Amino acid sequence: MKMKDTHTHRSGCPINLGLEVFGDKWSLLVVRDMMFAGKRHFREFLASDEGISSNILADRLAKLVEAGVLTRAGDPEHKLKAIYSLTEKGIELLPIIAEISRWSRKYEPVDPVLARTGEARDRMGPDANQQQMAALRRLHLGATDQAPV
Amino acid sequence: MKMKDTHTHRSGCPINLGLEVFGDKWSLLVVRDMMFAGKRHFREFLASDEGISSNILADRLAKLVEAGVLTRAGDPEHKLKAIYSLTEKGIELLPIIAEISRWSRKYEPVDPVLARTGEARDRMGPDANQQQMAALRRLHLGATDQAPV
DNA sequence: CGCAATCGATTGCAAAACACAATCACTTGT
DNA sequence: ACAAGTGATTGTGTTTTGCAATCGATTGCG
Repeated sequence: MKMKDTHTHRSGCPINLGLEVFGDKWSLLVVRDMMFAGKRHFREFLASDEGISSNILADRLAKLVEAGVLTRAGDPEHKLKAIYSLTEKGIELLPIIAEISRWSRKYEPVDPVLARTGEARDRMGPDANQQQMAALRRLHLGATDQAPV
Repeated sequence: MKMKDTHTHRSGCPINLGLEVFGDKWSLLVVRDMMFAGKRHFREFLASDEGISSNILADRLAKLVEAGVLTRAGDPEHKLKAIYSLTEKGIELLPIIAEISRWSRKYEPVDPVLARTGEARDRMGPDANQQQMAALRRLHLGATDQAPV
């Protein structure tokens, strides 16, 4: 049995604290798959293009749940199915992901097909993020914290 | 002797390609130190709060140079001193870093003193990033692509 | 000159994280 | 009963990281 010693941080710098949560090659890809591909189940994440292995995926899901970015719930219909949902904290990673997308589309050899999501967001203007986050809230949190338009 | 096989990407997804450049616990901290602490020399990066070790730092600097985020130049006065500068590609990481800062300040136990830089940027409004990036261009690139105010 | 201090790294070694394939216990569908 | 599907775990090598010591070259200073 291992005791989790209460998370001692390398520093209190905001950049550093963010990197301690998602500063690796896989965590944000899981969040991306939830946001843009609608994935909710282990096997779906496992099938992503980048080819994450199952032990790494299990580790990342657990860490993201512990960090409060995701929640894990059992599907009431299928006792073995775990459903992962974004929390508000996770949904608010979208602006970061959107900026990474913008940067890569400018400077890296992105696949034109995969770039379309980001391009569409750019064309939508400044409140694209808020609209997309609102949609994610409806899907992952429940619909109750929206003001009527 | 190991051969570096020409960078085959895990996927052409913009998020993934960004993470392949700076998706680790240290790369963005180096960029942060250049942007907000004015650091330009190996020994300065080495003295950051988070305590990077010298071999990791050397590796990250080399990778960031290879990725086109930084440039390395010899100080003409001191033959042993290397001066690292941000490229335009590196300067345009600022919106990503700013969003990470905003997210961590909302959700993580940041040091209030270290949070001030980000809070000030938030108070400046929507063109804070562009202003800060313009200042970085003057410092790192040369002054020639600025329109007069 | 002599020589310690400083420069950007490199080396050696142990520990941790990762990649990959096989497998697990359990549930579901038939 | 039993094959297929569920979210993982285990085992085994490889790679990356962390840490301390050290390197060769240059600089500062007497």
